[in-house]
Amino acid sequence: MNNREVAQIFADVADMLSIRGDIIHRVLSYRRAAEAIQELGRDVNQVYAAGELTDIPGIGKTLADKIEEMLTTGKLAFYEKLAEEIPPTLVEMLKVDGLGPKRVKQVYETLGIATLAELTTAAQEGKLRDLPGLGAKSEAKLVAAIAALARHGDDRTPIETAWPLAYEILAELEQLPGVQKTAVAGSLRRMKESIGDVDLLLAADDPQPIMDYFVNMPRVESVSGHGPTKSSVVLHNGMQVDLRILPAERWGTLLSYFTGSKDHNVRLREMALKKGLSLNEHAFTPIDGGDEILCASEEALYKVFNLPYILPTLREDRGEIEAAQKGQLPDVVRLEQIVADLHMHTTWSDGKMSVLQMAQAAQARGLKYMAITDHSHSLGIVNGLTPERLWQQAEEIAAANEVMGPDFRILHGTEMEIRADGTLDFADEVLARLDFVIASLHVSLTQPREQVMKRIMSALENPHVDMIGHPTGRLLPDRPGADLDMEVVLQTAVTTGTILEINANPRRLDLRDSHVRRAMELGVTLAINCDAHHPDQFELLHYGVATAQRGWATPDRVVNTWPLEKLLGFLAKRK
DNA sequence: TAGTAGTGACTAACATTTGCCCACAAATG
Repeated sequence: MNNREVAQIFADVADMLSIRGDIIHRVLSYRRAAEAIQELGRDVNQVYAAGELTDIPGIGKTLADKIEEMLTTGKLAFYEKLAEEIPPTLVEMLKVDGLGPKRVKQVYETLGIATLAELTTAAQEGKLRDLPGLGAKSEAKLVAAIAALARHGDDRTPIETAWPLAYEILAELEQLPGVQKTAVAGSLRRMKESIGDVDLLLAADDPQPIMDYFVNMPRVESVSGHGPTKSSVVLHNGMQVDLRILPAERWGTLLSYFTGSKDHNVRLREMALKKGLSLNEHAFTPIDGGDEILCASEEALYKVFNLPYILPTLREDRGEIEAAQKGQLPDVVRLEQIVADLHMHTTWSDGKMSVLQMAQAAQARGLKYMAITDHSHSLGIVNGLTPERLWQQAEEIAAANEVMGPDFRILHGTEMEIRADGTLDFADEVLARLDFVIASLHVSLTQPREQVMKRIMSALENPHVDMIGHPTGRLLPDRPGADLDMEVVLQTAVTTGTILEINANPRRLDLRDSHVRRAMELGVTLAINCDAHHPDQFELLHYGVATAQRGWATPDRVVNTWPLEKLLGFLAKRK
């Protein structure tokens, strides 16, 4: 079993226990374990083999034993026993908006409904309205919610889709009279790779007309909540958007609350209680009475705890609070520190612009140097370059460098194919003449682990290969990427000194945040590149920087923040 | 159930808004 499968079992167990009505802490233990395994950044089989399961936060002896059982037998007796009492099919019913564990248990025990299909039939036949606590209105809502689930699924939206949409709506609301401040919050502000719903915040003294406007926007399909300070709508594309409005003097607590993560919030509120304060989105309130402490900024809120400001991209309760308390919060890489892009394409392969056009666009964005890295010849569909065309391209790059002058430098590179058989597309003599060599997987990504690992290892171990581009080859939301043993890839990259890319394209974000975090622990050198095929795509850089931040990457380890001389020295030394 | 205390026990996950039924479940970070 892999990480995803183990995590899925634990997540199902957590849901089944919550339906059964077990104490919350037991449920949370399984839910946290599911999350921990999912986000591990290492293969759980390896961690087990190394005897280090209980080193994972939230995994104690009991859960370690259960993981061992799953990995060695492929089954979990506890799960099967639980399933006799709580059918696992009940779990899918929790996905229906408006149905929680109590109601699921109720309809199962009173009507024997155990599947989503049975629930649908019962609701349509009007059998739910007579249950205590339910009525005709709830029943109708459930019918609609089931239909919505069938239409849109419960999938999270890729950040690529959610980001522009959120800022478009925000720009619209910004125009309304009385709006003093606006922000995108939630997982979008934390820059997670996928987004459950869009959270928008406004500061205004009179929220009602703004709320009314919001729920009546043409893009709204249905309204699921419409109160004086909080409303929720579902758009025609199935995306849920929440809006919260409070006065500006409460902006700091509001922004903090709505940015999350939930776990980060819980930690802050626990800490507040220990100081005798209750923290909510409105203010800090002394428990034994006394005046509220208002925070107009998040900085002010963290100051109450004597903590430095914590970036939204770090707020996942993955050690950032402890690090802040110790004064060891990592000074993570920031967008304005990026001075180079080392992965882009031109009309020589599948790019849309010339070498010079890309260079001028890069300089206009404040970059100091870049690498042109067109595809190599075995990727025929994108007009990949033969060695012969590569040397023709070298002349064009030399000419472009003349035009750009001394304040900007174009390196000549390649994004070389790692072929399906594990051989590389260019001979070492060719690679030796290039400034910067990327090796990437584009084909045969579904090969078995052993085979695809051989391929990537051959690239890692070639001293002419400077960087592995988008290492797993995944494409969000659907293509999972190659089945790499990331722990081995990361460790090998440390010993060979090979740079691993954080591809900033929001459909890739590859390495992903959890891989970056592990890469930082192990000492991997990283690069953040846009993989631009058009100058407009330099805009995507912020996605890559955010992913780096989520993995706690610091600028000393991100080559794009280095001056050109430092990078060239690094490349020369490792050869 | 994990973690921490210290070997069987105790604590841990906060605080709100909304809808709908008539007190509570669900949903939000």
